[in-house]
This record gives sequence, structure tokens and C-alpha cells, in this order.
Amino acid sequence: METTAEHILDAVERLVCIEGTRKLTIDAVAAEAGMSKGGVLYNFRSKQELLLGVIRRVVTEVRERTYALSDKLTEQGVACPILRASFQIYKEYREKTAPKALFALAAQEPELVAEFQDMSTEFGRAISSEISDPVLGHMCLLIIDGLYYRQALDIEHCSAGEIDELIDRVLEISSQNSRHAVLNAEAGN
Amino acid sequence: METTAEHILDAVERLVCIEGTRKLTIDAVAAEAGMSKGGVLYNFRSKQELLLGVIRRVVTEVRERTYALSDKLTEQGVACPILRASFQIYKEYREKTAPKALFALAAQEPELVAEFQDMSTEFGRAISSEISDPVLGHMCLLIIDGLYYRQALDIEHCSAGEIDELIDRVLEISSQNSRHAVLNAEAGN
DNA sequence: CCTCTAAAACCGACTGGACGGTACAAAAAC
DNA sequence: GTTTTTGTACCGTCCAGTCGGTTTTAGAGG
Repeated sequence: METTAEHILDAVERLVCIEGTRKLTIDAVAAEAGMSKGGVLYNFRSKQELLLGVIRRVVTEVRERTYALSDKLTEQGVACPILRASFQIYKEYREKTAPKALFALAAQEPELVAEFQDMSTEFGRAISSEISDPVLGHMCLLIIDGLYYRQALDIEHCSAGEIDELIDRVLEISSQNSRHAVLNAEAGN
Repeated sequence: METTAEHILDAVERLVCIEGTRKLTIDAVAAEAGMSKGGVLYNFRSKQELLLGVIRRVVTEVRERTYALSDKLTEQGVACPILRASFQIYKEYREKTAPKALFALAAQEPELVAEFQDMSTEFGRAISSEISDPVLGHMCLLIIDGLYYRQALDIEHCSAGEIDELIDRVLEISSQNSRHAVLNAEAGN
């Protein structure tokens, strides 16, 4: 059963995606959530707290799910587990409101961006570290960022099929250049 | 000599980059521009008009410069002129406030995003069309978007040198797969 | 099962300040 | 002297946050 707080956060995400951040008032959130302003402010002490709530929820969710999946892939001995996990998580959020809302809200002020800059740099380093060619690592990273970027700005989404194909190709290239593959190659010498 | 309107737009960009959109009031803009509220509102009829002004300026500037450069490269017979031009323009805007301000403002409401969605899809199609492999075309596109994304969100910028290296690599691969190259190869058969 | 009580959750009128926009005066430019 | 541009005081609206009140829930006692 979804908590009230989560129900409110959902409402915020929906509103932001449809109308942007300028019309995002507590009254509007309350109406969208089907409750009163008092109710919203009972669950979140201030508007700032509410916005932080939206961002933190997405960030922790993405973080946890990505690492969980990555761990599973590592156990299976697959190359580039974090890169694979990142792509997978992206696909799961592809039709959802969370990424767009995250971006729109973060743009409002530095304190909010800070909430997920860390995660981005963290994933960035992790992905780079599993690919031996640093340039290739960077490319993978930027491709993922690009995907989120286009989703956030509603720019011509390519079809799910095309994305799958693209991901496959990237993974194929990356796996050949993974640290793991390199070690194997060296062992073969 | 810079016009007053442009001077004001500069002030908006600066403010947005430092404090985000939430504290972006006409009073603040006036102070930053070193003039009074009346002066700002004389040049831009409303706040909305002001925000549109910022976005339109960047969009038209990027559009014109990209096409101009692309045309020049086409004359020189270089492969993938638009892709090259896009990278070049990105590099020129790399330390500037414009891209970040653009995204932050656009996130505020749909009407503002619309101002540059067209340009993005347009460039997207153009780049895709000059690369024979559609997946590769998409990848190039996403890499550029990713670069802007990271700049907009102040996420760990890789060094200029690293970016040059990355761009070179992408161009190398793309040029081999350009329509031009394909035609040459077919002619050789 | 019902009653009472207290806490938790929620409601909505109200307030105080901020902010967009207006009106008009003042100054500058031409 | 006329037009363009800028300054300033002001108005009306909007909106975050408060606060007293109401409903709902949970539990204890009978």
C-alpha cells in the first residue's frame, strides 16, 4: 500500500511533467493529489522539503536498483555490469515521469541539483572503470546521459526497438574492451 | 556595441546559472543588469517575454552558426559536416552560461521547451542522415546531448583535452560510415 | 461489541510578504 | 521640443506557510 507521502510525490511528478515548474504551487499539488493544502504541508514541512522529497526518492531508487542489478550481473560473470544495469534501469524509467520531473525540479536551484550530481559522477566513474579504453568509457556514459536528456526535454524519442539495438551495439563494443576481457587477453599471452 | 536588450539577457543568463530559476525575479535581473525594473520591462514587455528572449537568442545563434560552419565544411568536402559543426559549436559554448540557462529556463514550462525542441530534432535528423549506419548516427547524437546535459547540470566536466580526444574518435568512426564514404565504396565495386 | 480518549492525519480560512505589472515623472537622446 | 529610454512609487495578485479546528485511527477499559 502506497503511503500518503508517496502519493503526494507522484502528484508532483505528474504536475511538473505536464505544466512545468512555474505553476507548481502547493495548492495545485494538493488538488492533483486529491487532498487539501494542509494535508500536503502536514506530510512535507515546506515546499522545498517537498521538492527535495521528489528528487531524493528517484535518486535513491535508481541508485539502489542499479547496484542491485549490477551485483547480480557481476555474479553471473557478465562484462560491464554497471553499464548494463544503467541501460536496463533507463529502459525501465523510459515511459515514466520521474526522470523528467527530476531534471525540471533540479534546474530550479543549486541545492536541488546537488542532490543527484553525486550519483551521476559516481556512476560515471564506475562505468569508466569497467571499460579499459577511457574514451570508450566516456562515450558510453554520454550516451546514457543523452538518452535521459532527450526524455527530459521531450525531444523525439527513438523507438524502443531502436534503443535496444543501440544498447546492444554499445554493450558489444564495450564488452570487448572491458577490464575483464583485457585481463583474459593478457592471460592468454 | 551591445544593445540594452542583450545586456539584460546576459544578466538573466548569469543569474540563472548562479542561483537557479526560483530566485529569478525582474528586480533581481534589473539589479544584475545595473538598471531599474522599469528599464527591464521597457525592453521586455513581461517576464515571459524576457525568458523567451533568452531562449530564442541562444537557439537562433546556435542554429545559424552551426549551419554556417556546416556549409563551410561541406564546401571543403569534409565528411559529416553537421556532426563536426555540432561538436565545434559545443566546444565554443563549453565555458559559457548560455546552455545551462537555456535548460534551466526551458524546464519551467512547456511553451519554453517548445522553443528549441525543433532545433534538437532537426539537428538530430541531419546528423543521422549523414551517417549511413543509423545506430551509429544515433550514438553520435546522444553523445552530443550527453555533453550538453552534463554541462547544464554541472556534472563533472571532463577536461577539454579528453573531449577533443573523444570527438576525434567519434569523427573518425563516423567519417568511415558517412554517406559519402559509402558511395565511394560502392563506386569502387 | 461499544465507549471513551488521545494522538495522528487532514482541512481550509487567513496572513504577510514577495513579485509581476502599471503609471507617470524624470532624464537622455536625437 | 519631441521621442526614446530609464527611474520610482504603487497596486493587485498570488502563494508559501500558519493555525485553530475537524475527522480518522488506534488502543484501552468496561
